[in-house]
Amino acid sequence: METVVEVEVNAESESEVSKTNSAEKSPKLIADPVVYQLVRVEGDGRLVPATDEEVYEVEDLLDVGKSTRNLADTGKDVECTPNNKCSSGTAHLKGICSKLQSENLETCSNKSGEVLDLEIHSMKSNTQIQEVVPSLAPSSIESILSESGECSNPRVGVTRSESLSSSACNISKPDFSMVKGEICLNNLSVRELHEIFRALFGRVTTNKDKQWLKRRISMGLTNSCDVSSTTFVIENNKVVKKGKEENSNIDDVNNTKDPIKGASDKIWKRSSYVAKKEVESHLNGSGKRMRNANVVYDHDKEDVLTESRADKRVRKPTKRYIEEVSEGETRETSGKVTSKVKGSGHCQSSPRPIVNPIENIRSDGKPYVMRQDSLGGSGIQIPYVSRVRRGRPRENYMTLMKLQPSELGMPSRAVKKAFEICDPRLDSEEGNKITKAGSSPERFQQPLASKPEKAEENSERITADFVKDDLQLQHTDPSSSDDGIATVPTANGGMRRKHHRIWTLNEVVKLVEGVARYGVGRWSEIKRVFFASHSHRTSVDLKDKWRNLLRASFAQMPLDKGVDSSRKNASIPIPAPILARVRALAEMEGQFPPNLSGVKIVGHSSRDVLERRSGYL
DNA sequence: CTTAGGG
DNA sequence: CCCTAAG
Repeated sequence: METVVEVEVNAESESEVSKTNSAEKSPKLIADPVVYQLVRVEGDGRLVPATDEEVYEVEDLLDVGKSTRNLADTGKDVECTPNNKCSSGTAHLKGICSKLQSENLETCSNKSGEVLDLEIHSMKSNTQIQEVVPSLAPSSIESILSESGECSNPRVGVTRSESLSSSACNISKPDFSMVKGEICLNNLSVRELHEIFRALFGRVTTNKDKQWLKRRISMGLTNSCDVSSTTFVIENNKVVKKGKEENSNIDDVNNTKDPIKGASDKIWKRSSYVAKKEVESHLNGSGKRMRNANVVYDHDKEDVLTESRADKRVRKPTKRYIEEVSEGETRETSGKVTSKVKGSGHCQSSPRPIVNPIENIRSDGKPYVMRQDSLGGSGIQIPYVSRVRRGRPRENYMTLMKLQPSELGMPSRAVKKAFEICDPRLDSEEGNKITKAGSSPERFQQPLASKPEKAEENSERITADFVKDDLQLQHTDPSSSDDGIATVPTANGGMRRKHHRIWTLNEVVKLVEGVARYGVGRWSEIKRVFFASHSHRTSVDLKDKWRNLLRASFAQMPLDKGVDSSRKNASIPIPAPILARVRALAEMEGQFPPNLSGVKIVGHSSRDVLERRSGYL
């Protein structure tokens, strides 16, 4: 049984920490002696601080409570009664510290019937919260708490960073940065606030309560509870946002969620309407909150588009995506400014990277850096990782083996050699045709190869003794002399990794035969049998090569099949017979060239093929 | 781990 | 060739 109660918290700790942070920021707070903290009573009797969400919820409950009373008058759509709200909401909430200022409570009770049930909705379950507002400070806080078990001692989880500790057990500090926001928005008249409100939410409010307005605006603008670093004013019917960089602890925690903050110096010179759209995009882009919102839209095209865009299915980010973005962030310095196309509206011109990594704490206590990303329009939290190679080192280990031939390398070599010799047929067949340049890295290793050049010579010498198997033209290419991680300059100036091993004719033939024997798709089988000697050439490689062969063979078909292999332009001349065979096999397998010339081929060249296939069909 | 596809 | 998503 859990109950949400209100507890008065000693103001000392409050002011104490406030001092440690930046006193200049929240003078008002310090002055305020009474602070309320919303907590939940666990079954065992201990007090667990409430989550931010919970706090909001309660606020909204107050709203609702009000509005239910006024329901008939206001006609607002109130979905839940305070009661069920209460029970369902708190049941899901875990222990997250939060604090609610007394004045906020007061404010709440003054609220009119306007309810943004979007917040309420997004609070329905804890997991949902994670999804919707993943990087919001509370999540990390939650971890801390769950680690320390209870929050009665605010110092427990505090060893972390100041920011975390401060916001973790807000006994110390109000991350309800409303304080700031109030200061910033304080100068505004109710009328101005109304203007902003309307621009933000697309509806007018009759609420005269400044506090409430400011709160709503702040939250709407920042899409978080943090307004600490921004000031919003209205000039000539435009929403102008001023901001200043702050390195406050609060910012460190909360900014991540703030899509607008970065736009510090950016001034929207468009009409407030546009500004509104912009903001709505933010809201939309940052999660599902918009879905259930009672916000009144101008239902014009733009809105529809925005909405539908937000409804796009969200895909889990791929590792590559994560890596690439992470990688890019490091370089990203000068931010781009607001671009609607960016959808999520990550408009930041702050010196900080686009996504600020925030520290998260896992239950085991290890910190981990997450960053907020707007993928597919929803705020998704993505681990902040650096681009490092995963999986096995690929060819690199070959190099190692090369240096330690006596142990592992040699034996395997021997085996491999034996294998190759077993099948001299193909090898010799083509081995003579193509320039032989030994030096196949994995083939012959020498003990402690001195220099690449020398190594190459040596291996070449050794190669002479053996055979003639997979030959590489790379003799001319110095960079390929050693291991597989060499790079070659490309035309466009970039460097391409060169563990590219050109497919020898031998290999191609093997592949074709393999396909002939086992059929398309049995790549691993083929590899096992026909490419046992080739340590490289994974089944995937085979598959890819087959794909290429297929393409090549069918591409060449319409022209002429009898033409000799060597086509001038072709970088890797593949004998026509082989191509023909590839074609035949492909047809047998019912394979067609991916896209091109489906018509052509069927047209004339392969009438028999059609018949044959029909037989299969 | 293997296969199928996209990049 | 690289990377992934599905079996």
